Amino acid sequence: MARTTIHDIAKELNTTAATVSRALNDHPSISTATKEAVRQAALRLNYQQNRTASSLRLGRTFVLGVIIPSAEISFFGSAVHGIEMVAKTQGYTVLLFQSNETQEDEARGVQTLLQSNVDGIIASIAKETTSLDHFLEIKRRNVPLILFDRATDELGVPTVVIDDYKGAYMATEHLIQQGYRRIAHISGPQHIKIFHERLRGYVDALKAYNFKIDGDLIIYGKVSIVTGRACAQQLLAMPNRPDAIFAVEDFTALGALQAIKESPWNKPGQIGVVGFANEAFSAYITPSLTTIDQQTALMGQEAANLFMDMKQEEHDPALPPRKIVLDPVLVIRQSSIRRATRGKLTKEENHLAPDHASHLP
Amino acid sequence: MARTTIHDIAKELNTTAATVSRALNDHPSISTATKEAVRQAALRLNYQQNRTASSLRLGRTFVLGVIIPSAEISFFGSAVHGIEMVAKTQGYTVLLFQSNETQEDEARGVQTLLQSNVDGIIASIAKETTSLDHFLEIKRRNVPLILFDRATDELGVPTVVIDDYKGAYMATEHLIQQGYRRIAHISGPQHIKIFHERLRGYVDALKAYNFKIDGDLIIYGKVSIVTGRACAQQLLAMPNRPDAIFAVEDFTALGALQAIKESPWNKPGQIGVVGFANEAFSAYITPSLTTIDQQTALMGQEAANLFMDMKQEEHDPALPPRKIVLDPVLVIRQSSIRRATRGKLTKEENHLAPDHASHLP
DNA sequence: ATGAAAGCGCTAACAG
DNA sequence: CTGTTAGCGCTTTCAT
Repeated sequence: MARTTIHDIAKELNTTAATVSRALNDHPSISTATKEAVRQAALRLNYQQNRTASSLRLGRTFVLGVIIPSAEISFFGSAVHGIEMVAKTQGYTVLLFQSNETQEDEARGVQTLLQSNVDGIIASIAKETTSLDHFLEIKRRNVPLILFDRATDELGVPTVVIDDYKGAYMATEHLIQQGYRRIAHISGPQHIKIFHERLRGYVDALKAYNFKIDGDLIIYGKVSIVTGRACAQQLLAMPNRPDAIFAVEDFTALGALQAIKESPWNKPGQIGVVGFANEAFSAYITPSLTTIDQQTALMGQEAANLFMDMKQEEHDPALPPRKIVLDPVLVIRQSSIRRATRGKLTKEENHLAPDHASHLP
Repeated sequence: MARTTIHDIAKELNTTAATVSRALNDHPSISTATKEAVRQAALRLNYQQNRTASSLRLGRTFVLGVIIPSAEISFFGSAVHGIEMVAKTQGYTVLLFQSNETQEDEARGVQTLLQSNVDGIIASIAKETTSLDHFLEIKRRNVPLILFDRATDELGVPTVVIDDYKGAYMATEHLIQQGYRRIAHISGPQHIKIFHERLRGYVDALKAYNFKIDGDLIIYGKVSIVTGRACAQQLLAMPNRPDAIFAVEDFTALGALQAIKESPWNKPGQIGVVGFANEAFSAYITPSLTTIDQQTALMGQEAANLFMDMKQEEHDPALPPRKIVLDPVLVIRQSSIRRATRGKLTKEENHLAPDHASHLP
């Protein structure tokens, strides 16, 4: 009934627990004969190591704590998948926590993970989090902390993010090259860095192609289907309506697409839309959504790798923490394809564009 | 630098570790005064319980292991969410494992969870799993095991599933009541129980409305977008083509919708489609997908509740294990709405239907 | 190459 | 009400 321990094996072989332990851990100073005998007995008695006991003794658990806002966002699902892939190869287990986008749950998650003696924590910050105290506690306890995607430099910990600026630039440039001339942007709260960066990318892409920046074409939503739809409706009601929308992320883009479909300008290729995130649904909707892929699984892998590195080298605390920036990938689908394309446009050719833009259909 | 222990607190207060331990655990035979003093000191010294040590001593970890095929399927994401909700209220933590739909990873997951001394395991069986030996090991170790959704009765453990038969019946009945007369079914591998049950529900609904069962209208796919599309193409190529398709789950339905859109019968309401699962994307595609909701979060909650129950009452092993069957919910969206509806049909009125069915547009 | 013994931090008899 | 003591299962000096 009771689970077999190394003592049971020792008794079986007329030896001691110490020898059994060493044998199982492949200690060099144990004869191959005994090692084999121990392994046999372990198998026969169906021995399974008690990790709790081992952890207590070793002071490490081989558990990696992960805190994500929500497992229902496929983005985080695949990031976790990436983390697990790396963790597995190094003998680590992943303990998952969902913050439900609240600071309260996030702080509780940190506490539980610390109590569980996880060897490290990989986290993506909740939307509603304003204070970073709970994360500081992790640092103070000398537990490795890595942030991914929703990261901040304030904590001075390693991070892995994608280049949001570049992704937004690529998205906007793609719309320009498709021939769209009045490109709007539905952004999100500017205190969240990734949204601010995406706005910058949008602006700079327009500038690079000599478009005038029109403040009316930039509106701020709360990053959801509903606000995406509302913002798009507002844009479409303008006298000088845009002919394309770059949305700050896919759910917002989805709402915008819905608004467009319900509008008079609902013919394919009439109003281009690009999102950001490559959420699972984006390939399935109609029209399928052009978007920026964030390399989520890779992001998870890199985060896990950063952790493994931290375990290795005692990183000099004076040095700045490592920061991995992944390249975004433009995924072109139907929503941004212009039917009658004007041909590719180079930056130099577009001196006239801003003027034309105002009397588009 | 080193983490504070109860001994540190004891020294601080000139008492012993035992007293501190009792105070922190709110033991009745400790004076309120000392309890307060201990709490103060704990706070001041920033004490955090070492769960590893506690677990070793208590023989329990307050960790609940969860094995799911993939976190990227939103269904499992929200089931885990449901589990966490309940776990949290009882002081449990969730350790998550993904089997990636393979038996190998599933078995490794079981082993790791057992080594981690989880207090119980909640699992949903991988598609590719054929042998149940690894699950038997859990039982043999007297660790509570609960299966959800992808469950089996063979193991004699508590399960929580939805009524697949009923869900399929509801889906088919809905199509009948919309006025569709030749309703096809794209099924999945019949050795997986849920798929078999859904086929039964489809057949019985047709029978109940006096439809003839046409074997040509039942085809078997591998449950994916690609096979859904292929199966639908095959159905649409038949001389006696169906006017509606009930797909075994949402991804298959999605493929079928794609095939329909590319076919000559792509006008809204021409060919009805119903899926199964209420995957996140089903609300966003065009047409939005009518489907059967599986109450995923509730399923997770019930599974967690079953675990809590098992911890409580020593369930008599002679008694059959508890089995919770949730009611499916029909979610009506665009894909199944018939434009020119023939009015509702009752079972009694349909004596002629089978004959009519053969010369539908 | 193996054994003896101590201890990781916590909790629970038992004793007072 | 509090202190003493022992031990959960494992690993690791230190001996031999």
